[in-house]
Amino acid sequence: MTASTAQGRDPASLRRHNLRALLRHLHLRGPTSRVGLGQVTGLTRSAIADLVGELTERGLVLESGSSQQQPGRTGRGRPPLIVSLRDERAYVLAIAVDVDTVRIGRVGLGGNVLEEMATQHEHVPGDPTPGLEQLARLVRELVTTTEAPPIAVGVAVPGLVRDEDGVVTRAPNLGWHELALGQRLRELAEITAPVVVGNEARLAALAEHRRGAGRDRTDLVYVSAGVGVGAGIVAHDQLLTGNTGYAGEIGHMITNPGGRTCHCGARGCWETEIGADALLRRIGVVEPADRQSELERLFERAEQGEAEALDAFRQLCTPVATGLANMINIFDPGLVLLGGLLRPLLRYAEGELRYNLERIRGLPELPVELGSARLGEQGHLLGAAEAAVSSFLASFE
Amino acid sequence: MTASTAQGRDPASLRRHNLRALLRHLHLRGPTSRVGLGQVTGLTRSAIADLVGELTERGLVLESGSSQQQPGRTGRGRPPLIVSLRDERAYVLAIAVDVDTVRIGRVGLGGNVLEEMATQHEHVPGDPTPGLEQLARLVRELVTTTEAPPIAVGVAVPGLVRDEDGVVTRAPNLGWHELALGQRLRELAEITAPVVVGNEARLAALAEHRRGAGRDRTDLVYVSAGVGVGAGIVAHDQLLTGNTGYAGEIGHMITNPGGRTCHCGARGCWETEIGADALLRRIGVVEPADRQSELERLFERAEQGEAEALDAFRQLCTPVATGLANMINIFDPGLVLLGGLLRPLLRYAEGELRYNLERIRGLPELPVELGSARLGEQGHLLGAAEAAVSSFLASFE
DNA sequence: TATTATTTGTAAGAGGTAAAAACAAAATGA
DNA sequence: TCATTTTGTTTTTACCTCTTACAAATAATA
Repeated sequence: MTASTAQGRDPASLRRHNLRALLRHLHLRGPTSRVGLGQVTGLTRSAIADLVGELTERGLVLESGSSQQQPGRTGRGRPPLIVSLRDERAYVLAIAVDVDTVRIGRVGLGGNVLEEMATQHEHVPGDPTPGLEQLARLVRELVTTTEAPPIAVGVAVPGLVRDEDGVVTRAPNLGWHELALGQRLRELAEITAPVVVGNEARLAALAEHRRGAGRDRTDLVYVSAGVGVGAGIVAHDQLLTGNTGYAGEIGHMITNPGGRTCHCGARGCWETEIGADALLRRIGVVEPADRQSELERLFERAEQGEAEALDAFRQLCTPVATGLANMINIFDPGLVLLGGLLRPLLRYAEGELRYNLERIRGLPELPVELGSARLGEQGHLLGAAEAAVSSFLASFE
Repeated sequence: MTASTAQGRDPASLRRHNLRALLRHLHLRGPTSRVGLGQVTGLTRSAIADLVGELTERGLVLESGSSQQQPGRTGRGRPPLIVSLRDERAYVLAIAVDVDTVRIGRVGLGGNVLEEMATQHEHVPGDPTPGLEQLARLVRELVTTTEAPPIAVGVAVPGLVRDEDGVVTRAPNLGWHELALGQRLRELAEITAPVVVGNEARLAALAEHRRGAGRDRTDLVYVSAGVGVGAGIVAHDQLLTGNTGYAGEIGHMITNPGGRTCHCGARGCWETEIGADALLRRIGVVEPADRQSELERLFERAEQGEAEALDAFRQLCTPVATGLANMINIFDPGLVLLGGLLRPLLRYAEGELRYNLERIRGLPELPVELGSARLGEQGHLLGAAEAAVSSFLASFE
């Protein structure tokens, strides 16, 4: 039925499975003693020794010998060998594309950001080629100085990404349409590694789940507001993709049928209720010429405690709470993380938001925590890295 | 990190995995030739022979020899042995509890309903004991005539069920509250098999996924309206449970903040907009004395083409479409199945509903099918059976 | 400082699982 | 009847991990 259950398992795939389990654990939990690996996987010391031996030979991991004493360690007995991932040899490239900036980073399999750059996005509306060529240049730049090519590449994009082939179906802010981003980047930058493309909100959710505020959670919802509203949902430790890959496109969830008409044609979409423009409307700014700077001014005013600015955030709490309550009722996520504009909103109107959420939500017995996304600006980049790592692990032989 | 990936896999668990894969395939796809099993699992004939041999010895499967020719078969070559599940020996009990009826059935591991009963629910509001004792009697009645005890028991309940311990947190229509239904039923009916309890809408979604309109789908959303509104979501071939088990409680999703006040305290919950009472209000019936018979009269009038009755359904289409559009945007399910009151709605106002849905949904590129749940009344029972089978397979050694 | 207890690493052999290969059986079609 | 095709069976082989026994490295203790 599912691919994983239907696949027959021979002894060789058993070993693959165990090797992957070790890599995954090292990736998520960091350096671990051999014994620790044994406890987690249920394998014996001899099996672990054999498996770690293979990973060492393949250059993926390092064992720091007992010679250098581990500092925090206590108790007697022979000190264990610590297994850790060799970030410098096994790393992914992560790219976060946005309207005016492009971030790119080298991220070790162990999760360390080894190198990071951010530059202006040379982006020509309607023509993706210049932007792609810039990306390819950046990739080559980062790769040439390293001893090994990346094991995978991940790209976060503000738009719809079709899961099945990684094509960017639509990215209105970039003017992209049906763009085979991954494939073209592979060609232009001459990469042999797989290139994974994903929606930025989905990837940010993934990053929060693995490295941010959602560690040790099996379920969470990440919601980020900007011009539009995006989300990523993690359920059963898995990022929800839906049938096409568009799961989480909650900007057009209708929370107020009597509200304003959205550009999509419907009335009362959540993003018309809580998006950047809705926030700016509250301080009297309609159709801003430079949205970004208007927002920054608003943040500054709020930071200085100016009543009108704080009021703008407070007024947004009801519609924000409405949508969040819906997500909570639908998913029972246990944890809701806020990103983008919702972070300052939580900062300046936390009480108001929590009050409204409690008032609205239908199921008081459903426990839920509300918090800020921890990774902030880096979420997209780290999410792209995580997606790349997942892709690598999935194809690891 | 997840239970399945973090567990180490020794050779024994490899075999368990393969045995389960065979059982699961037979359960979902029905009798299969050995060769067919090999193609699905990727195992060789010799391995299949060995595994099937073990299952045969354990009484779970039967091989129908080549002696009795298979009818539809063509082509030359030695005719294969067909492996099928022994329903009479390996069966589950499924129970669907509702306010005034209780259904109970014996369902073979292969999916055949071997025996089924429906009786009046001897249900005393506030006191679950008489109802439980009735259930226990029914269980014993069904079990005594069989050669073997059930391998698992599943119960579908109209209420909130906590996933972690199977306790019914709240079932307002039954007057239950924090009831350890599974545990008490095991004691009263003296069952040794595991008893799984689940919300009826979630289980109906599971049944549609495995045996109904959602076969061969990896993602679907099932929505059913009655007095309240419930849903079940299948994503990546898995039933979504959420953190507590309450995922899918969409009755209190707010789709119209300007709407009527719900009993939960909020305004414009979906169930106040599209529930049974909302439907009855459209034909002027407010606070019905006997809701069920009023509904049945409405269905009859609609079936005879009476304009007022049809209008009631048509008027409901906008709020129904609003909520469905939200679910579609959030999940990208590919398939939406309607149950309960939404089935007659689809019958009497299909055009209206589809038109509204197309008008509202924000992402036209997101493909989605809309249809009726196929299993209808039996959905809850079959869902309970499926949950029981899953539980059996999960613990199969 | 020597001893003991504890924990970890290593090596050899055993057991179990599935693959591969060779052979046997049961059907079709010429 | 005989070749062909497909499937089942048996034997051998290869692989993976476990078990067991032993060695190594440290802390606590005498």
